[in-house]
Amino acid sequence: MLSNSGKYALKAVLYLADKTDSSNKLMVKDLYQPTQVPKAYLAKLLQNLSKHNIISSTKGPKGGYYLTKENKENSVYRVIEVIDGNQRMEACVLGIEECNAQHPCPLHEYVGPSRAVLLGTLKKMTIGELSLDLKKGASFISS
Amino acid sequence: MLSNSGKYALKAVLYLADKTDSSNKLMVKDLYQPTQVPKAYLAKLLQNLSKHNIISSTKGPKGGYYLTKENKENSVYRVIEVIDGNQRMEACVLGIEECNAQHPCPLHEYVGPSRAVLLGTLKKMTIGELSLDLKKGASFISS
DNA sequence: TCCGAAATATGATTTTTATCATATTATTTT
DNA sequence: AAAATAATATGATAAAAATCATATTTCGGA
Ligand code: FES
Ligand code: FES
Repeated sequence: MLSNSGKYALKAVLYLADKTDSSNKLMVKDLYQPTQVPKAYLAKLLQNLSKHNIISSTKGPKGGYYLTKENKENSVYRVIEVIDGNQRMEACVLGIEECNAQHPCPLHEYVGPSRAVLLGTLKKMTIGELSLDLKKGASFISS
Repeated sequence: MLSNSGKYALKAVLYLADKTDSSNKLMVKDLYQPTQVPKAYLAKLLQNLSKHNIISSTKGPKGGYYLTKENKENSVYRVIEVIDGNQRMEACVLGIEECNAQHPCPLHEYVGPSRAVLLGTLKKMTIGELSLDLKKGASFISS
């Protein structure tokens, strides 16, 4: 459904949302084990997320990655969009160019509605909100 | 959402469902243009689908690919399963090992239900049923 | 001001997916 | 039986995704 990069990015962002803020940062070496993401690959992903203002960072000693209040207000979908692009989840299921009621593929009317609900959820829910369950211990990001 | 292979396979199978039966077959060269799939790649996909009894075939002159009544009773999901495997759509959205209510990732309870509806639809609907809209001209498989 | 810590930029390698090409086998027609 | 046709098997190449590695920049502390 999501690419590995997408899954990794979401896990990392949610973990950061749970554990960090402007005065509590985490470094790559603190993140790759709990999120189960290859260290060097995670580093690259975090750089990309940082560049797109999904997460925040400061260099040097006492530096690291963290999520500001504003970062936590990004939608879950925004993370996916930055990493996987918007076509992966939103384009026609069968890959035809025009995806609309006037020119539907055979699946359009059947998968369209439930997919819209799914995407609607991801677009409405913020990273901050979603991380609350994690804090409560009601959900997990590793096996 | 689906791999290119998955999209290609579904388009080809639906096209065959619309146009063929035991006495009306189509060859690769008749299929690659309407489905918009690279010819040699389509050939390989059809072989794979044939091996998995998703489609039927006969060699030699007057041969080609076609769908029997039984073939048309396969679910849409079955095609996806054969090509993309079942993990792509069914595994945990974040990729954690156990995906269940006892060990949920943060997204489990939010995307689970709508995803289940989506997959349920794909599993219930047969290729034959879905191809009817195509025959009516109510849906399309190419731009 | 200098040293070390950490992100950043960049690029190389590996693996997977997608694509292309060809030789072989089976079947129909002549 | 031979010839032509179409799927099948197999493998080669190309492109994309995932992974690994390293040099550079920025910042805090001694
Ligand atoms: S046309 Fe295929 S999903 Fe909309
Ligand atoms: S645990 Fe992630 S979707 Fe079920």
